[in-house]
Formats: sequence, C-alpha cells, structure tokens
Amino acid sequence: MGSVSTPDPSPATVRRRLGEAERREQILRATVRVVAKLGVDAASAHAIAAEAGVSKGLIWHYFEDKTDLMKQAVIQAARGIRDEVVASVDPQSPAPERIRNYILTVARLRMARQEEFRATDRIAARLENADGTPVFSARDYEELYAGQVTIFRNAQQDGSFGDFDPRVMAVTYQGAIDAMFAYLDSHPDVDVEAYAGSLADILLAAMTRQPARSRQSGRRTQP
Amino acid sequence: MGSVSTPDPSPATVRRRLGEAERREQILRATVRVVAKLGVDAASAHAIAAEAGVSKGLIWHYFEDKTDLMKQAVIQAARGIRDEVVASVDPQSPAPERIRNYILTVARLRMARQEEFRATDRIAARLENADGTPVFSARDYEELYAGQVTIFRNAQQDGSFGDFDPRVMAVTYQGAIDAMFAYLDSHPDVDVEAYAGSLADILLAAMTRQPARSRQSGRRTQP
Amino acid sequence: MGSVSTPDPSPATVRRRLGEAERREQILRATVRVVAKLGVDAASAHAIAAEAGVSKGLIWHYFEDKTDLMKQAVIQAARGIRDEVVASVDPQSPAPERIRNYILTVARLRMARQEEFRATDRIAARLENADGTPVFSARDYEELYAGQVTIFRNAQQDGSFGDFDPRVMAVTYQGAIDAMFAYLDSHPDVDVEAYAGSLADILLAAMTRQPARSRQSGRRTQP
Amino acid sequence: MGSVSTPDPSPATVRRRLGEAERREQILRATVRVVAKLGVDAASAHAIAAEAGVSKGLIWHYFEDKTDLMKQAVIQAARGIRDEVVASVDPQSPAPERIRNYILTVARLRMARQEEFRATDRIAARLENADGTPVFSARDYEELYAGQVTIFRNAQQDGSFGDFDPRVMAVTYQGAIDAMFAYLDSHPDVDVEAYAGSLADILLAAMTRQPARSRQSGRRTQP
DNA sequence: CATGAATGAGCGTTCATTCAT
DNA sequence: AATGAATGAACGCTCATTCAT
Repeated sequence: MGSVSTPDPSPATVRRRLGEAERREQILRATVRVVAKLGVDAASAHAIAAEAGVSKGLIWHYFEDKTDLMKQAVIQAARGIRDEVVASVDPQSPAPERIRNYILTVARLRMARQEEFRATDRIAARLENADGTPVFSARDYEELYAGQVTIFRNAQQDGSFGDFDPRVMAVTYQGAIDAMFAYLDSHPDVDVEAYAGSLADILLAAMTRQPARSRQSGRRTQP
Repeated sequence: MGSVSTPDPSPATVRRRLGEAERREQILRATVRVVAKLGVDAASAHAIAAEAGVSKGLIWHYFEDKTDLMKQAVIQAARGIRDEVVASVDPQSPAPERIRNYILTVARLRMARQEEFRATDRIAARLENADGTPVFSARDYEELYAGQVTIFRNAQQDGSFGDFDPRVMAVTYQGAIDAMFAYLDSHPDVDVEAYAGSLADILLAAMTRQPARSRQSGRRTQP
Repeated sequence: MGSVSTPDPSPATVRRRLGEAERREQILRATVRVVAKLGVDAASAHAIAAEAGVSKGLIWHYFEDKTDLMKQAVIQAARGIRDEVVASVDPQSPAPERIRNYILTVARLRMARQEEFRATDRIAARLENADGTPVFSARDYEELYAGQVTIFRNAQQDGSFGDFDPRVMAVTYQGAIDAMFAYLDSHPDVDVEAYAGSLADILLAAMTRQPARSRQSGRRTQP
Repeated sequence: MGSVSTPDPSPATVRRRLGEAERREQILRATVRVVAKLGVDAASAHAIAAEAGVSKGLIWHYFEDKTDLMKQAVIQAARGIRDEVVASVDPQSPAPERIRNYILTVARLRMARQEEFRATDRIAARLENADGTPVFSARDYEELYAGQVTIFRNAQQDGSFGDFDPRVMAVTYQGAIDAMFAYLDSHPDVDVEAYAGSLADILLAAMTRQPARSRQSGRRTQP
C-alpha cells in the first residue's frame, strides 16, 4: 500500500498536469501522511504541499480552505474503510455471525493500517467549525446507527436476539468498537484477535440474552 | 451559572492578591468557559485572560505553556468529576446495582454540566504534544480500567457475573459511556434516564450472562 | 492600435476566433464591468477573464501585465468619451455657448453611464507604476488643457472673454467638472441639469468678466 | 519636522515602551513616508513596520486592519492641515480677502509638504471598502462645503458677492483647489504664487460678478 | 490560438511568548 | 506579583504570471 513518505520521485522541476481526481487524491493522501508523521498541529499547508510534491498554492485550487481539505481527508478515508468492510462481510449470514465477523474484520483493518486511521481519527476529533462546534459528531454516525438498528430489529423479530433498545445498542456497539481502536492504539502488545473475540462474546451476550430485570424494561429511547 | 465562589479576603483591596492555588483555578475555569463559548481554536491566551479578568502575562506565571494550561484544565475537571461520582456511588452495594447506579449518575452529571464537559472533552481530544502524539489517550484510563477489572473479577468469583474478559469489558464499559455522552450531546431530545437505563440493561445482560459459545472463551487479553 | 480587421473566416466555428482588436475590446470592457461591480481591489484577472468569458491565460496574450490591462481600459474609455463629446459640441458656436453646452453634455453623459465612468475613474486614480508613481496624472490632461487655452485666447482676443490666465482657467475648468462628477456620484439626488447650469453660470461669469483687482494681473503662469 | 526616512536611531534590539498616542503617530507617520517613497501598492505592513522601526505585529495592536491604518493616516494628515490653515486665515477679514488668502495659504502649504500630501492624497484615492466602494468620497467634503456655503450666503446678503448657487460654488471652489494641487504636482516649474493669484482672480471674478445671463438663473441646486 | 493547472512570491493577520515597566 | 506593549515566527490564503497540453 506504498504509503511512503518520499515526495513524488519524478524531478521536482517538472510541471506535471494531472486530472482533478488524481491531484485531489494525491493531496489528500499527503495530508494523512503528514498528520500521521507530525500531528495535526504541525500539518501546515506548507508541509502538506511539500509531502505531496506540489506547490502550496495548488491546495486552494482543489479545496475551499484548510478545513475543507481536512474534512475531505477524513471523508475519503471513511469511504474507503466502509467499502472494504462492506466487501468483506457477508450480508446473508445470520446476525450473530455477521457481527462477530464485522468486529474481527474491522479490528484487523485497523491494525493493518493503523497509522492512517489514527491520523484521520485525530483530524476528525480536532476539526472545529468557525463557531467552535465540532465538524464531526455522533450525528455523522446516524446512517451507521440506522443500519444497525434495522439488523437488530430483524434479529429480534426472528428470535435470534433478545429484547433490548436497538438504538442504544447501536450506539453502544459503535462505541465499543471505537474504544477498542483507542485501546489497541495505546496498548500495542494486546492480541487483537483475542480482544476482538472477547468483545464479540460480550456484545453477543448482551444481544442474545433475555432481559435480566430492568427497572424500566418497557421504555424505549425515541429515535 | 454561579461561577466564582471565593469570598473577598480584604474588603477594600483593589488589586486582588490571590494565592497560587486560587489563581490557577481561576484561570483554569476561565479556560473551560472560553472553550465552551468559542471552541478550542478560538481559545487564545488573550481570550482566556480576559475571561479570567487577569492580564495575559500572568498565565505564564502559573503554566509552562499553552499546552500545559489546557492539560491542567482537563485534569482538574476530570478530578472534580471523579470525586463527585465516587461520592455518590455506594461502594458496598452489589456490583450490578453499583454499575446501574454509576451509569445513571454519570449520565445525569453529564447533562447537568454539559457545556463544561463538552469543553473539556474537546480539549482532551485535541491536545497534542510537540511531536504530534496525542496528550491524552486510552492510557489515561488505565487507573479506571484497573478499578473496574477488580470489581468484575470479584463479581465473577462470587458468581454474580458470568465469564467474560474483564479488561475488554472495562474498556467496552467506558467506551459505551463515552458513546452515550457523544450521543446525548448531538441528540438533545433523547430521554437521558431511559437511555441510561437501557444501557445498564445491555451491559448487565452481558455481564451476568454465561457465555453463549465463544471460539476462544479461555483466552484472556494481556494487561 | 486597432490593426487587424479580419472577417470571421468560417461561419460555423464553435470556438470563436476573434481578431485581436475584438478580443482586446472584449477583455477591456469586461475589466470595466468587473471594476464597476466589485471594485478595483477585487478585480482579479480571474474575475475579469470569467466576466469576459475567456480563459485567464488569454489576457497575457493581449496585455503586457495587469497594469497594462488596466491602463488600456482607462485609455479606451477616455477615447470613447472624448469622441462622443466632440461629436456633440458644435465647434463653430461662440465660446460661451460652446462651454455651456460642453458642461451640460458632459454632465448628462456622466449620469447616463455613471457606473462605467466611476469605474474608469477609480482605476485611473489607483493605478501606480512599479516605482510607486501614479500612472495617470494632471500631465495627461495636457492635450485637453492646450485645446482649452486656445479657445480662451481666441475668445479673449475677440473680446468675448475678459482678462484671465488661460492656463489656470483651463485647469480650473477641468477641475470644476471633475468636482461636479464626484459630487454627483455621492449626491445622487442632485438635479444634474440645474447643477450644470449653475456651474456654467459660475465659470462664464469668471470668463466674461473684466478682472476685479488683482495683485498680479500682468503675470502669467508659464507652461 | 525631520521627516527623515531612517528608522528610529536608538538600537534596534531595545524594546521601548511608548504611550499609545506616540506609537500610533509613529506608525502613521511611517506609513505616509513609505507611501511617499514606494507608493501605495508597495506600502506593505512589513515595509511600514520596518520604516517605523517596529515589529510588524505591533501594527495590529494599534489598528484594526490595514485599511484602518491607511484611513487613520489620511484622517490624521487632514486634521493637521485643517488646523494649520484655520490658524493662518483671519476669520474676521472680508470674504474676498479671506478667500484669496486661503488659496495662497493652502497652495504654499501644499508645496512646502508636497511629498506628504501627495502620499495621503494617493492613499485616499485608492482606499476601497470591501464592497468595492471608495472609502473617501465627496461626501467627506460635506463639512467643508457647509462652511463655505455659509460664507457665500453671508457675502451675498451684504452685497459683496453676486448671485450664484452657493453650493455649486463651494464644490467648484474645492475642485479648483484640488485641480491646482494636481497641476502643481505634475508641473513642478509652475510659479505657485502666480498660479494661486490667478486662481483667486478667477474665482473672485465669478463670485463678485452679477450673473451674466443664465438660462435658469432662478433655480438652485437642492442641498 | 487558447486553456486552466500549476507556480511561487508575498501579503495580512494571529498569537504564544517575552520582558520593560 | 502583575501588566500589557512588543516581538517574531508561522500560517492560511491570494493572485499575477507561466507553461504543458
């Protein structure tokens, strides 16, 4: 996946003309590489342009402003991951198996391209609108949540899952995966396969079990 | 929003001479307030000093540099929260009850002082060291994880909890709570009590259940 | 100057191949329009090219640099105005009548194409050479002054005008007209006809009158 | 009036602390000097700070932005001139004498500090608001116009001036002076005293004369 | 001839940090 | 101890101009 950090090998003096798509990708990838190497604070337009082997001004040819550049870097990375994950999980398999598979796949992917994911995570965590509100928030998980909720509901109806609030479960499920990522990031010696397996055990236990005894078992969080 | 609560020491002193501790706290609280209002990007030393009613230069008397200031703001806030939570959860109650209580307490606290927590969360998420690595990471949860692991282990031994990897559970548990916070932040209409209840149901279901069928139920993640 | 005059070679060419003169004019007019709309500061080559419906690079085929483009825009506009004015003032009529007519004509023209004139005025006022000196100055009025001086001299000799320094009068005359333009620009409710009439009254009073009592009536400003 | 262009003679390494007023003036004067030397285009904040012997950042301590800096430079200069002129013209002398005096005074002042005035004139001519409209316009002459109108009206009532539209005369009067300035700027060999005398002759002729024969002698421009 | 991607110098501005007062 | 004027490095961004296509 040649994520080398050497700028374009072709002579620096040559002025190459690329299509819009290639250039955008080139710059976005350089952005992620610089963030991975130096952090978000140090990921100046200068550093990114240098990494991409491109003049600084070109960035504003392809992106509105720096926030746009960063946002696009995150979005592109997220799209890539989603596509890979979707491709490797069989949508026909039963829900429990699918979930176990998903957790494992996603954990392996994270480890395989840790640098890249860490970088985009950090960008996403830092980006801030002009009014100080975060650019990315739990709102951006909505689509994901909705998909999970559907899966859970179906599994509940066919009896393979017990009774639980599907939306809370969706949020918890994603939260557990994000927590795993963060944990793996800062505990490099952990056995990923084992962690993922245990996490699947835990989540599936919660999903398959009949409700223990809840003080408000009837209530549901509104969508 | 009753911010300050220091009594005036000498009735007629124009220029306040505060002790080091008070000054530090005054500045740290101003920091959180500014971040809550303007975001981290716009939380300049100038804005913070103005909010604290203190001269800009004074900040460098009490803090190494801006990263130190921000770091301390997070640490102080976290300490405050921990103390409040510890005080309101009975350490003698049985584990399941304690966990349910904890989740509810923490959720209510978050809602009650959302602005403040959001701000410190954002600071923590954004801070990075000079080399680009994040200042705060999952490593900072270690103490918390360790405490939970002990609780889980004890409960497993006395039979009130089933078999699961206590460390993975601890990470998942914290992750689920953080996910709840993020979800509540961006979904202000959600019923907090209901959410917290459902989350407790889910987590307790996972904790109390005997393992369904795990491919590697014996293995444990190393610390 | 307008050298080429090649007629459209092939009637159905999609990409217009205009002669040099047409292209130049097209770009110059776009320049004035952009300045009228956005001001000189915002009149970038990009904006001008877009307004002209032409690629940015084409500008440098027809103009040395941006200053040249702007200079030409002013010159072209000035030439157009001069031609229109010359055409509408009868050179045979007696001097006083001619002057009154000129003032009125010029005032009406200004109002009729105010946007355009304002724009070229602003360009002219702002252009400066690389060494910081203004591109346009009172020196560029020389031709105009010379013409007026001749008229005044003749009228003085045939007795219809009194004794005054014709060069100072020429400068004053133009200055009065420019002041009228500026005044009309920023006082849109003023009655143009009335203003022009009053101005003609004032200037003709000065021209036709015998000198009151001047401390240095004999002296003349040297050219 | 040592308008030398050497930066502050005191050692450059010394960090001087000045009062707000002094610093502002120091920077404003440096601004005018740089514009006089290099033109408005080249009068970058960098150049101005260097000329003032001050760090670039300090400019934004005292001025909102660059437009503000430039605007203040013009305003300060205009205030200075007005004060000097007001001080040297006797408000008790009869209107004709006062006007002749004023023209002479102002012409001499212009020649004595030509560089400075040229610079501020150029700044005023160039400054543009964000929407492209000029910052300074004939509107800024209003106060001046109003004063002149009063003088003219009084003189008309006591019979020393004839019948003319006082507002048009005020505009024309200022226009004639501005035209003189521009003419003197680009014709350095002209005898200033002679020019000013001739201009006074011309304007006074127009003012003292009974109306020649106007097609619309009754009408007046509305205020 | 015409395009517009690419360049690069330079600008205004911000802001953590220093230090004379 | 406290102030805030002063510094200076760095940044995002613009734009005239070039040149591969």
